Amino acid sequence: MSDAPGLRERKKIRTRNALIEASLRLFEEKGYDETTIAEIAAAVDVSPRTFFSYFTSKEDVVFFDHEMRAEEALHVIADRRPGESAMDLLVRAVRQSLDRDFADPDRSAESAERRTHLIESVPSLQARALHLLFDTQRRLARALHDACPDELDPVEAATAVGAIVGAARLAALTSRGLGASPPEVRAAARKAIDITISGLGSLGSPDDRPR
Amino acid sequence: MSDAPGLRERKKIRTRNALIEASLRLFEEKGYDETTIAEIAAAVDVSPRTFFSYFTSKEDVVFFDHEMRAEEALHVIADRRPGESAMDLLVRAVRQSLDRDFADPDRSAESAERRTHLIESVPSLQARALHLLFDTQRRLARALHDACPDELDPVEAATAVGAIVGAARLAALTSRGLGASPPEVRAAARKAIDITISGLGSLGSPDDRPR
DNA sequence: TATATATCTTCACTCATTGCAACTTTACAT
DNA sequence: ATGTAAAGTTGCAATGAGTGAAGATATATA
Repeated sequence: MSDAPGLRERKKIRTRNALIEASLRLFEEKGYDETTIAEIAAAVDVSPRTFFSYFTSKEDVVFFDHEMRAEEALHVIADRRPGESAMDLLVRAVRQSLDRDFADPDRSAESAERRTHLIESVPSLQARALHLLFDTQRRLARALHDACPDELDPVEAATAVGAIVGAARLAALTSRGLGASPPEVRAAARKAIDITISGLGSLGSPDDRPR
Repeated sequence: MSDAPGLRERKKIRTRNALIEASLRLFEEKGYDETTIAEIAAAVDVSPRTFFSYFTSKEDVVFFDHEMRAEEALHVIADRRPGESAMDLLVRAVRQSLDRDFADPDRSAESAERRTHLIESVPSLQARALHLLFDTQRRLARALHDACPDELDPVEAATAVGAIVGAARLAALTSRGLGASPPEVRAAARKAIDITISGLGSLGSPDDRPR
């Protein structure tokens, strides 16, 4: 699992990281649209053409860790705990992913914030983010059905994933838009998940009218 | 609200419609990526530059009716019926929008199918569709909160909209992906809405295991 | 009809993205 | 160590989306 990375591999990783860092730095310094691929390449001292052998598009650099994150969530689903219900499993997977968002082991909380802001403020990045998340939802739904074939048919699995992720996403975004702090945003997302599990019908009812 | 359209207005509408029809026709005949703005413009006999005074991007033509559809849904929310609960209102709005999808008064069912397929098969169109839908969800959530300020706070409204729309969308897509007919897809979306209202917790339980 | 105004067109330009062929570097077997 | 294959880079040329600005045209209006 880790014999000899090899010079070629190491160089590739270094270049990739350099491209990511230069891109994100430039996007923040001068703005996404104002930054050209040529500038990014120049900052890393590679040819513009090379950029496209690492990333398929300018947008993609921003989501460099997406595939890894998606796979983590899929692994949670695949490693269903004995006796765990499909919904508990799904909630565990989404919660873990959410926790990552708010406490990324690699990057600082500030850089995560900045990246979120970047994505939210650039339409094409927002569209790309939604597209990636959408694809992930499909994969999650399939994985969930595969993990619990006797509990959920494919469409039910899709319903569950769509509802949970959809609720958490819009709740988080709205919360953030209202000026909430990261921990508050996270709490809003968690609450959204809980509400969705227990049923939206419970909303507007007696319970939570504290605010 | 309808005194004299005026020649200028009529011409504009005609040009717009011609651009839409030519675009959709060409996209299907030769494929989206293979069709250029120049070709579309030539087919309608306007300058390529003019295309961009009607649509902000090549993708946008495909969603020519989106804003209208979004406003219809928002109107439903704004016209809350006396005594209607927030959730009933939301469900009514989403159901109506869904019905439009499967029985568009203007276009034929086949052309609707073809457009759906076009969007699903072209990544950039899919991303655009998701982005538009996302924006609509935000507007719906705000409208819902405005319509029922005593029943839902903004984040709860977002949770509800995100869950319902998210569930319906992924369920419909999955159903369609499984080869379901349009009526079946519609049924899947409706069921997803019902499940989400009553709570995902009810999934995988005793009830619906007919398939 | 004359004038103001909304549209359309032309032209020039930037930039993302891609295909291709030549070139350089790393890996590897002898 | 040396030669060759494989992988990765680069330069070059093109395509096509999207934009800004100035001038030409058509429509509306007094």
